[in-house]
Amino acid sequence: MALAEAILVCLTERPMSGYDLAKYFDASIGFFWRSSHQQIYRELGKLREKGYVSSQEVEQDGKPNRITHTVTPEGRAALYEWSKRPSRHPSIKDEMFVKFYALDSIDMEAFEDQLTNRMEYHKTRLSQYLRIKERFYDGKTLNLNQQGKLIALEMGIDGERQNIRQIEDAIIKTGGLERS
Amino acid sequence: MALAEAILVCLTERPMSGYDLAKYFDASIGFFWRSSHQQIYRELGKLREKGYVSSQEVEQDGKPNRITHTVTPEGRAALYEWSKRPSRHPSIKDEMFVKFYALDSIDMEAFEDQLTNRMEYHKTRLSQYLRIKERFYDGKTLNLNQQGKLIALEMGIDGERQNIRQIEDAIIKTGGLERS
DNA sequence: AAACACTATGCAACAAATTGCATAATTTCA
DNA sequence: TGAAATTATGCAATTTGTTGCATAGTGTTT
Repeated sequence: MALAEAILVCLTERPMSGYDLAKYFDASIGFFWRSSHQQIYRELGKLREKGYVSSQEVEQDGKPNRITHTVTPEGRAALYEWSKRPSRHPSIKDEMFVKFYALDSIDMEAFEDQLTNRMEYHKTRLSQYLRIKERFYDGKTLNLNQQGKLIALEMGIDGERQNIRQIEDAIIKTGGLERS
Repeated sequence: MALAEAILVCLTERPMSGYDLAKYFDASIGFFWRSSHQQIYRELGKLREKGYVSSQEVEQDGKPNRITHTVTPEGRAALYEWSKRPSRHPSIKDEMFVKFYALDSIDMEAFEDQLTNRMEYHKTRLSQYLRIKERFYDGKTLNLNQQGKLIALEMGIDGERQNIRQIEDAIIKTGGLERS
């Protein structure tokens, strides 16, 4: 259950509201641990119950009030304990590969469209990563935290480049099969 | 919900029992869609209810009876319809990356052990894939179905090689940070 | 002879994730 | 001026995934 920890990691950086967290997930840590706002709000409730975060309501004029959440010392301790426990291997679930396992039972034309779509997705990802790298990391002096994030980001960049190459390849191979 | 479809894909190849499926998942399609035997048995029940598979009890001497499952024409049709619907992008959940996001809040020594462990995991995967390729695909004449699987397998091989390189790299970079 | 691994199936409880909905105000675009 | 997007929060229902357990016979190892 690393959603709780992913949230704690974000809040270690600065206190945030559920809404902030949801956006931060969409643009940053969520590249490696996807989560919806509903899940985040629910998890925040659990973290508050456990005493790992404390919540403060902030009055706002006009907009609805926001509730910001701060990591408590107990939360920090829990995060440190979690960091010592072995990381689970990532769970892999990819429909696309399942379809590769059944080329003789599927609609190949439709599948090739899906491959193209998947390549677009990886290209979008890659350019997001590159933009983030350029904006926040290139030519800057980085502290330990930032260096860690940069390592993750560079792995992401590398990974996406490979994904793009792989799918290009797969499209060519798959196209060849149809005509045989 | 591609577990149902992953099961149908397997059963398209040949009728299998839940136990067979669980083993097949562990050694083959599960590389891209992991699932436990409990989940498989539950899903088989649902597929039977929907009429996508039919089940036959087979008497065995000594061993407990096995129940083999066969895809029905409705099941095949459902699989074909599913293949036309867009594939979801893979859901990414990787604790390791979350830890990279918090290098200043974690136990770095423990984390480096985890990285080493992760590299072993990818090396094991790679050698599994290579063994499968050698045994079932190299130097063989392949039909469409097998060619699809080979494409998936080769993507897996490529991916694991990259993973190994990436983590090697990350270990070096992370080690460097500690001493600064 | 006892312990363990393998074949074979599945329930029950729980945790996590997804989907759909709901509210309510403000800003921005057409 | 009306519609749509954004900010902000969250409940409820359902599905999916995990963990622990239970049963029961056979074969293999110590």
